[in-house]
Amino acid sequence: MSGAREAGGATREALTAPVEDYLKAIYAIGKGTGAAATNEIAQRLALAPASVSGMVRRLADQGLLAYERYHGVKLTDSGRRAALRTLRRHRVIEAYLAEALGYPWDRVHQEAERLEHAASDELVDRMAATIGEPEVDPHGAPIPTRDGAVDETEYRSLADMRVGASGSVVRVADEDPEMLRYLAELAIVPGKRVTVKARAPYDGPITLTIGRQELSIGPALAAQVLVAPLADRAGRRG
Amino acid sequence: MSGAREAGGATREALTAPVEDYLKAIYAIGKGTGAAATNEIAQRLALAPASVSGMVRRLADQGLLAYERYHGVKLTDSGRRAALRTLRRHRVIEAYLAEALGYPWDRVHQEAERLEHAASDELVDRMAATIGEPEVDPHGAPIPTRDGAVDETEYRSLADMRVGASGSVVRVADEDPEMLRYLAELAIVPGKRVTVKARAPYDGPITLTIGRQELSIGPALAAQVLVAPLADRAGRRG
DNA sequence: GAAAAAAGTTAGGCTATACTAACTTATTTA
DNA sequence: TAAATAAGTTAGTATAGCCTAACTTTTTTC
Repeated sequence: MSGAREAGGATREALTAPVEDYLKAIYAIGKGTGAAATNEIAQRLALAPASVSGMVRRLADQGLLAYERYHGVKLTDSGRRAALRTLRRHRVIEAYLAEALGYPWDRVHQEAERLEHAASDELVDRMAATIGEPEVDPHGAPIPTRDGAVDETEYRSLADMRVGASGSVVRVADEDPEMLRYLAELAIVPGKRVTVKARAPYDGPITLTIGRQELSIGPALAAQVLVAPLADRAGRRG
Repeated sequence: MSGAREAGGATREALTAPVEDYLKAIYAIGKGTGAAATNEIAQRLALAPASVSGMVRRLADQGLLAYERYHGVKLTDSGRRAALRTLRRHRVIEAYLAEALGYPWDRVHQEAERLEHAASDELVDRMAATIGEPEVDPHGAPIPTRDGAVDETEYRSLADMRVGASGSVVRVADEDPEMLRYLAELAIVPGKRVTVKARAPYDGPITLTIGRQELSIGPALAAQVLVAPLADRAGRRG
């Protein structure tokens, strides 16, 4: 009600790990402002849809979600703040593990997934300070600030780029260690410049140059790589 | 059943946080080999004795404890290994927080109390390596090795030292932040040399020199400070 | 060694989170 | 627009941990 830190509504009575996971999932699904469907939440958390129905109602009662039966949920302001707090923890921890402890990038996610629920805000802030207040985690995901601001730019994936388009890899999906190892092997990592050279039809491989390497990857993998467009000489709708 | 790492019995199916806490408590109470009473466990964990009865039975079923109704529990080998694993995590984390992140020594315990249940062995090993494989935590408690060896030397407390006895502070109790701040203020920290100068009767203050400071502390505080004896010119029974 | 006190246990509940099976609502398709 | 399908919900159950109240066993005290 006063002070800029915690606006009205639910404050921080230490959410449980499952609750934090729900909020993260709902945030990830609804990104900017969208709603999240029960089934989608269930799938992302590997739970039965019935379990989600139950939890979602409780979270709505706590003021973390807006919920309309049979029509999915949206985060309230308070829920969104909580989600971003957890996301900040997660990503700072990932960055810290990689930077300060030499953790390989394919395993920081798993470790952070557990630590994010146990680490205090103070610890996370100290970690961030120690490695120089990074703005992204090792996979290129933006780290929310202490007060819940986060870059929500939506990037195009490599699978959506037209032949001839160039860009800079900004981010890759972070959950699958094997995929991450493969991407690292191919040098497809944040910061690298890519140009799409060719695309085979019928979901065929995408050929691209990265650094001075030329290589082909399948569209499923390409979809996991987000790119900031650079020189694309051609209009583009939508 | 083969391999030197995990001998028979219960292996590491990831114990829950409460279970790890029980094992730690039972280890702390029974130190060398002793048994732990239900009420003692309950008090240490701030739980109702009835809750302990229930949990203790389950842990016995899992092979972590030897339990005789109405007669307390003892850790089995497997339970002891699990306790020491958690203790190693806890103390390495404390040491790391203090050393690498500048955490004040009065708060590392609280933070480690949560992180110990979430950190993987790999993370803990990396932390230990990063700060040079410390042998004690910031309060002087010995850190178990990866394979469960730990220094179980029992030290005398400052409250038990006779007038004229000298020693080296090896360890202080770690749970009470306020007390830790006070001890730090008095420079009563591991490594310091102390000599008991006088003891007032009837539980009165103990006067001692530490460094070139002379000061008096109450017996309750003195009991929290463990000392390795040095020059004590006098026999001592027990 | 019996009564009193202390310690420990069982019985019965509660909460959070999850599940399966059965049912309802919404959406898609023909 | 009605039938088929997909999505979502409710009902009933399970498990881990915890609690209080009532009871039992052990220990202490006179």
